Amino acid sequence: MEKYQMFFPCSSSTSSANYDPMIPISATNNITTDDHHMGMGSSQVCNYFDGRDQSSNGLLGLRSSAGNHVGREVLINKDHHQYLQQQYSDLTTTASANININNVIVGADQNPHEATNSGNKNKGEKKTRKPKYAFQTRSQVDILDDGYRWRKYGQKAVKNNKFPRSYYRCTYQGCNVKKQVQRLTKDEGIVVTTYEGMHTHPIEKPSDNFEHILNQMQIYTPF
DNA sequence: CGTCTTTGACCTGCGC
DNA sequence: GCGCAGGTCAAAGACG
Repeated sequence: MEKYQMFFPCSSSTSSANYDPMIPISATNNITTDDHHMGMGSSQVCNYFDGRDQSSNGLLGLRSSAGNHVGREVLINKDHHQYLQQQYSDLTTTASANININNVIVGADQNPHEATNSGNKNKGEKKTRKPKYAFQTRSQVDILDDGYRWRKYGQKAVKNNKFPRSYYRCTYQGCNVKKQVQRLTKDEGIVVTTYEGMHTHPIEKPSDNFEHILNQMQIYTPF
């Protein structure tokens, strides 16, 4: 599949002017080398900052946050909150879910450009691939209540991972957002969620505590 | 009965 | 070309 980019710069050496697109997220203290595949199969989560493609719809305000990181923590401003709430609201959950959201890695697809769509019945028709963004959250439950309604359409065993990967699609009519959920082998407490696409509708089941969770949220950089 | 999950089959891309 | 792995489809079953 594809590489994933981090939303945020991980160090001064990986600035937008001089980054290494192939640095895997496994270099962080959260994903080990054996878990390269984690939620992405052959893909890797990369942790570099791409300051280029402003037209890519996925990063919006997040990309402009390059200057906001302080030390190991990346500060999230109001726009980021809104964006996260819209797109990455997997961080919210029911009170019983027992999630540690203080350790969140966010990554995105390196190649949000054109590619053929696997499994597409319309043979020969090129389809624009939506950018993908990967999260990892520490949670005891696989399915987090993010306010959207999802329908599971597949589950696959993943190489080098004892946990299967689940595929979900947003059930809202006309909304084509997908997400993949997988638990890491090396750390069973970590759930990796990969989003593809953007919701075209408001959250269907607004979660009261989401704002509170985001306020507590820190996004760590690996260095 | 409607909605959702499960699961085997199928398709596609990629590496060798 | 072949095999492998990821991604999707769709029929069948479960559940409320």
